[in-house]
Order: sequence, then structure tokens, then C-alpha cells
Amino acid sequence: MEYNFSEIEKFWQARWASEKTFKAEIDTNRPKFYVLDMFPYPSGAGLHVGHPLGYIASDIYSRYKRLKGFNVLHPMGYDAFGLPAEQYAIQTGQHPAATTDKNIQRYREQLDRIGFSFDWDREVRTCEPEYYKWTQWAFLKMFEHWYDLSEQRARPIEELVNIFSKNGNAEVKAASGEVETFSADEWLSFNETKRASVLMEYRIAYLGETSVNWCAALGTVLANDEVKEGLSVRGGHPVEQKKMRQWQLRVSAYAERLLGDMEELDWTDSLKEMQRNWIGRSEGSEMTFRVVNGEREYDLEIFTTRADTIFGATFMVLAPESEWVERLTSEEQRGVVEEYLASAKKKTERERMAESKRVSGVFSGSYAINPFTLEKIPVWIAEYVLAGYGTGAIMAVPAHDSRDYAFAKHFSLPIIPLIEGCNVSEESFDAKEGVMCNSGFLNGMSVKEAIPAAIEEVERRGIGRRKVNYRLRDAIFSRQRYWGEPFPIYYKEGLATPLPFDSLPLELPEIDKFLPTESGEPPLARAESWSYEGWPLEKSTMPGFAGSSAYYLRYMDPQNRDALVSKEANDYWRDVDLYIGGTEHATGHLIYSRFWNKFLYDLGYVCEKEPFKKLINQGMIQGRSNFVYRVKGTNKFVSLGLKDEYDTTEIHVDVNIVNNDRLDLDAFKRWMPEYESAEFILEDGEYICGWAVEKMSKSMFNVVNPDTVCDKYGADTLRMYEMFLGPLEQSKPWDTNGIDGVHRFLKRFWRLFFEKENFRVSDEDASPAELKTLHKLIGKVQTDIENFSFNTSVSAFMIAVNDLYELNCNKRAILEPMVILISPFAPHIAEELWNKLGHKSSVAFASFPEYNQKFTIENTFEYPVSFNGKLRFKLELERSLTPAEIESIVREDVNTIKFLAGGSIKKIIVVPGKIINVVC
RNA sequence: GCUCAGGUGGUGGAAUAGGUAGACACGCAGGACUUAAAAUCCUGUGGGCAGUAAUGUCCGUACGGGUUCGAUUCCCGUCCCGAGCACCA
Repeated sequence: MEYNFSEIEKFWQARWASEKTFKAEIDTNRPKFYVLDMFPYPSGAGLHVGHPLGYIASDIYSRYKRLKGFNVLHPMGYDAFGLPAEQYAIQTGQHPAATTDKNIQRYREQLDRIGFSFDWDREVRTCEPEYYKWTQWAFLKMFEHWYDLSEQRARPIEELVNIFSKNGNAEVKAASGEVETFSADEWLSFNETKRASVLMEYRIAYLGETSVNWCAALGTVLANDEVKEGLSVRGGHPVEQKKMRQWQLRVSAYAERLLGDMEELDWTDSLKEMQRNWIGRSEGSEMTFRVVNGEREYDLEIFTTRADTIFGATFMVLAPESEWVERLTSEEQRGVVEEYLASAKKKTERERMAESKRVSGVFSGSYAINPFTLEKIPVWIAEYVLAGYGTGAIMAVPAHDSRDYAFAKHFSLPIIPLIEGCNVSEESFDAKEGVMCNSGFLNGMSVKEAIPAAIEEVERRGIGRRKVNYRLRDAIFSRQRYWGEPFPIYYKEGLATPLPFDSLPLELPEIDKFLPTESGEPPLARAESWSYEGWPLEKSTMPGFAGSSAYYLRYMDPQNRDALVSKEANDYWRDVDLYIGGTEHATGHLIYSRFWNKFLYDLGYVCEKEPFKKLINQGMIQGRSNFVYRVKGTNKFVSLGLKDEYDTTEIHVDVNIVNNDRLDLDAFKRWMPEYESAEFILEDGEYICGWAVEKMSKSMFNVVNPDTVCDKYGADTLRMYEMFLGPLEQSKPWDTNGIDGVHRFLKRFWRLFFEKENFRVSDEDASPAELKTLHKLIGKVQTDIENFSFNTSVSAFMIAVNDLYELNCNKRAILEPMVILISPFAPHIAEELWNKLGHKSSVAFASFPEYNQKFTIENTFEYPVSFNGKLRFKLELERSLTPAEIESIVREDVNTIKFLAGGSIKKIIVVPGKIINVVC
């Protein structure tokens, strides 16, 4: 009987769907296991062969965990709000909801063909009111809370109001914007407007003026991680800096916890490192310098990590955007300063970056007093100091900071070396090592000693204090778009506070056109009745990461109308045990989600402080393009091996008409009209194509659709092949050249169960050799799956099947466990065979076979031998040996010895013919 | 520039704790079955040298050193590819 994959797969997929085989329900008698994929944005292009890689891996793991007796939650949904659908709507006039819906249907069809074990009853779509109701709800909660730094948690804003009216704000340690200190009496004397604006500085979701990445082409603001090299990630349009009043989330309040709680997460080092860089904690001190502009004097605060280099601070630098520029520009310098500011402002972020090597700056006309040397040092203004980090002002120590050094050289400012024996004539000495000199009381100390000593002295003199700084900024939360969650916020005239709109969900209104208005307002301004009781509603919508920040919680209880997730569901499913997705979300989604979770944790809505326990980043699948070589000026194409004899042009050819780099000549002629009369110069009767690894894209004709692979080889082959391709976490090109091997293996596996045309499995007892093959496989598959080393377990299956052929084995005792073992990888063929083996229920409800080590090692001897002392060890041998033989081998022919901790030998590999001296 | 992860046959990639490097698969070559093709099966396949052959022998895990009886694996230096961050004081 032939392995008819297309019938088998269709049948079982229908059965899984109708019987809801993979439906997950709370079951307190079984341990839970939550396996989550990063849900896709349903783009119009559909899935290509790279997308399912992670889904296949998570599906294998889910199925494995079910076999191990876990109650597995394995859901799927769609991140359905987003720019592309809106862009498409602008171009075609089609409603984004309609195109999104269509794309989702297409995605679903494609996903279904691969045979995933998702519980589709839990599907979520971020664009549906029943879903985004909870995104809006969380936003309102953030609006109604502030962050208490001394307790390190979010607290209700009413509590803050209470504190203010009792004690003012002097004692309050909160994550906030800039607020002056006030007493209780002052607070009580504030009018409504004043109070509102003070509270706004404390809210976790707040409205504030900020410098944003404005993308004129898209007509919207973008987050930092939506911008790459000054261009928008989606679309590649230029992005400029602009000051705007925007909704923001006080993510920076959680910086310390986001950093600290990462320790216990089972994530890759590189991903943790990325988050660490993004959070960017640096320990240093804040220091006050007396600055003088003519008659006026001020205290200027700076941040430094190198308080020890204070004696070498020979000038100060302000960021051009710093509010201090205005105060410290002298009359004589006003002209040049303004000119400099204007030129700096005109430059886009992109230009600034391109010119990052060029030194520019201007003298402000003011001077600061170095508090330790008491020297008068000039205050400069330069682009290389960033307004958004620290205080936007620095003390420059040219001898020990390369940027300050370049600046000092360029403007001939003094450079004072502070480390004994360092040479700063060519470059600065940035390393934190050596012995201090020219540094007053710090002389003779090592840098490591000097840093804390300097900070201590600074604190003692009352001119500064220890300070931890973070690079992490608050998330800008407003987008001037249509296709996103509306803010549940309205503005009452004469009232300074925006008001929460409580009867959620606040549904997205219908509009006729999806463009901004003529006056530059966001598209929602086009909606006629975008108001509440006559008061205008907020016209921006939320960004892409809003809907994806808590979706893993919604999956736990997707139909709940009264809560994001019920306490019962959350207590049971708790957190994601395994999260699989791309590394591109390292600094976006994975930070925001953790922040969102921690916020809800503070409020008691969720029981775990981290959402994703273990995270695996699957590698990207690149395209493997094929080329043909046209002889210039002709319609002749020359095969790869002969192309050097001609003058040729390299042309991309559709990879779907190439097989193992052999071009299908007829298909090529049919491919495009211009090739209809193509002629070929062949080698050995075949046309060999060239190839290259490139991004998978339509223009390179290297996109492979999983449907095509399923048609030709079946979903099981696709699944196993994607795993066989290489380590999960590694990026690799899609290369169909090996897929036949995997397909052949499945056919061989299938034929194990047949004698001639008949399904025949014998009930005889298994032989030790057969059991050895089986148990070797069980052991291997188990450890491989647990280590996510799926490529080697596919190999292990191949070896096992070859062994069984050699043993001529068709015994139930062996084949039945084999079917269970392979079911996570190739579920359809497993179900079919399981059914033929006489089982009524799905193989998904079977148990993973018990591993018996006894059968994997044929002979194990424990034999005491004296060998440079007395040692006990075990021998693992390929054939049986008598004790006498072993002794002689150990005495004379031991080649290889493995030492283990404690000095005992566990394993000796015996290679005849060689003698080795053993040293212990 | 900084940080992280890598570099193994013609190709994708294996190799628990340092112990017969190259599993498994692709490709290639040869063979069987067949009128033929497809499908299937079998054999060989890192390189050099010697031999009719079985086989023997030397060299081989980016490069140069080191530790070790023994290094793809550990340490130091160099080169090269990939990813992330990029004036973060």
C-alpha cells in the first residue's frame, strides 16, 4: 500500500478539527504547560516557507509534552492591527478590516495544511472590539496609576492625591516628569488645572511633550524600535525628530525590575544581552558645577560614570536641545550659538548619524568652576552630547574619553592626563585601569579605588550624589493612524485633565477615507461623531505593540467578558513556559510585554511577575535564489559550468522551476514570454543553475510557499524537513535539495508496517537487538526534544528505521512505540498508522514510551583493575568479552580514557592495536 | 568602535563531561530490477602517497601558539563571516 500523504493528511486534519482533539481546558489534576508562538501579522503576501519554522518547533514540543502527560495550552491568533493594511486601504479604498479578514482566512488555510495542534477555540484577533476592550482597559489602569519608587510598584493615583494633601510631594519618591517641590498647603491652594498638570507628570500612561520620530510619509509617529538608521522599518521612509504632545507609557519606571528579573529567565544570553543594552543601566554620580554667565550664576547638574576623572575636566558640554543653552549663552556668543542650533535642528537624525565622526560645536560664552581644581573652564555646546540621556550636560575629560578627546583636539582645549604613564598625545586612554596622578587626594590610588573614593568625596562636600541612569526611554504610545485601538479618552472643555471613557470597548468609528485630514489631524478626525456627550474623543490610536502586550494572558481565558483573564484561569495557566519567536522583537514587544505584565502584577491581576519563562529564537529562513546565464545579445542560456567561456548576464530564475539546481527547460520557456524561444547550452544534457543566498522576496523569485511543498511531498515531509535543515536557532537558507531524503525516509517508515500490499504487524516478542534499537531512539528523541535539537532527532529516526530494515522487524512491540515517538514530528502519518494498529483514539492521547537504558548498552562490566593505583570503571563494548579478555585489553590496548569529576572512570572506549600510558 | 554568537568534506550539518572527527542527509560515481522511465534497493565517496587488491601510511575541524598521554572541544593571539547596539558621558 502506497503512502498517500495527501489523503491521509486531509482526513486527519478534518478529524482533529471535528473532534477538537487539541482543545485545552483547565484540569487541576494535571500539570499545565503553556507553549506559545509569537502570533503573526497577517500580511497580504501569505505565509512563505520560513514562517512556519518556529510554529513547527513549538508544535513538536507541544505534542511531546502532551505525550508526557501535561495539559498543554497551545493557542494561535493574529496581530491584526497595523500599518500595511491601512496603507493598502489608502491605495485601494478597501476597508482595513476587510483585507485583514481576508488575509487571516488565507493564513488559516495555510496553517491548517501543516497540521498544527492549536486549540483554535482560543483564537484572538487584536482588532476585534471584544479583544481590544482589554487593551484599552489596561491603558486606563495605567492612566489611573503612578509608580512608587520606594515601594517599587504601581499605586492608584488617589493615594498620591492623599499624600499630596497631607505632606506635599517632597517625600514622594516616584517615577515622574519634572515637578517642582510643593507642600501640602501649596497643593491645596493649587487650582484644578494646576493639580491636573502635576498629576499628569506622575501617571504611568501620561500625556507629555516629547521629541518623537516623525515620519512625514506615513503621517505618524514611530517608536525607536520602528526606526532603523533614520528610516521607518515599514516602508523605509525618512524619519525626523519633532517635538509633539503625545501619550506615553512610563516604561522607564520599571527599568530596574526589567533588568533584575531577567536573571531567572531561561532566555539565550544574546537576547538577554540585547535587553540589557536597551535598558542600558549605568552607575555613576550626579554632580553640580557652579556656572557663570557674566553676572549670573547657576548650578548645573551633570552625570558621569567617571567621578574619578574630575581633576581632568577641562571643559563642559551641553546638548544643543538642552534648556541650559538659553541660560548660558552670553551676549557676544548669541549669534554663533543660534546659527549652530539652527543647523543642528535642520539635520535629520540620519544626517547626524552619517556625520557622527565629524566634530562640531560652539562656545557658549559661559564658564564653569571645576569644584576640585577651582579652575575656570569653558562651557561648550555640541551635538555629540544627547539631550535625552543623563542631564543633557557633561563634564569633558579629554584625556580619558575618546569623544571628549576628539573635541578637545579639534578646538585646541587642554588635555590633562590623570593616569601614571599613559600617553595621550595621539589618543585618549579610556580603559578603567592604572594608577591616578594629577588628581589631588586621589593620587596613588588605582582607578577601581578612585571611582568610589571620588563619589564619596563629592557626597561629603554636598556637590553631588550616587546615581543610576538608564538608557531606556518611556514608550511613545500615540499613532496618528486609523487602524489601531482608539484611546478611551475624551477632553472636556475647560478641564485640564483628559477623562477616561469607561464603557469599554470604545469602538473604532467608520470613516470614508483613511488619510489624515487636510488640516493635518489624524484620520479619526474624519469620523463625524467622534465624541462623547459632545466632548471630543482622542484622535490618535495606539501603536502596534499595544495589542500584542498582553495577548498571552487573553489566550488563558479568551471569551471572558468581565475580565482580561479570570483569576481561576490565570492561577492555573500562570505564565508561558515556552515562547518561540524571532529575535526581531528583542527590544520591542519583549520589553513592552514584560512591562505590561509587571504593571498588571502590581495591580494584582496576574500572579507571575514575568510572562515568558523560556524563550527560543528560531533563526530566519533566507531564500536560495537560482540564476541562469544569458549570453549577451542573444536568447541563449549557458549552463553554470560553461558560463566562463561566454560573456553572460546573470538572471534570477524562479526557484519553483528548478529542481536540485537543474533547470526545467520547458517550464522555463513557459515561464515568461521572452524566454519562449530560448536556446540552451547544456552540460551533460542538463542545465545547471547558479545559486546564492538572499532574502526571501518576490523580486528574487525565491519565495517558496509551504502549500507547494505540501502538494508535492505532504505536510509531514515539510515539518520534518524544516527541522532537519539545521539547528532551530540558526539562520539558514531554504534549500529544497535535501527534501527528497526526508520524504524517502517517511515512505520507508510507512513500508515498515506492510508486507507486500498488506498491513501486517506481528505480535511476537521483540528481540534484544530490536529493543536496543527502539530504546536508543527513545533516549535520543527525548533528550533531543528537550534540548530543542530537532535536526539530530530526525537523523536518529532515519538510523532507527534503517536498523529495523536490517533486522527485518515488523513487531508491534517495536513499531507501536515508534509511531508514538514520531507523532510530534509527523503527526498525520502517525495517526494513520496508529489507527491501522487498531487504536480508536488519537495518538495524541498516548503516552511517551518509557526509556530503558538497559537495552542501549549491550554489555556492561564492572571490573576492578589496578592501574597506577586502584580504580573502578565501566566498559561499554560492542561485543561480549570474557573477563580475561577485558583485563588484557585494559592492560595493553586502552587508547582512550575519560576522567570524571572525583577521579572515577565511567567509560573507556577500547580501540584495539594501540597502547597508551594512563596518568591519573 | 562596543557586545554577543560562529568558522568542520562538493553541500546542509553530527560529535553527552577533552577520548576512533565527518553521524544522518543531499549531491556525485558505480551496480541491481525494468523493453524503458519513474520508484525502489545495494556499494563507494575528506585529501595525499604506496599497492592489482584487501590494506597500509601521512595530512586534515579558519590561522599561529599553549595546556594535556590525547584538543573540533579548554586557554592566549590573529584573520574572516553573521547578529545587535552605536556619540549613553
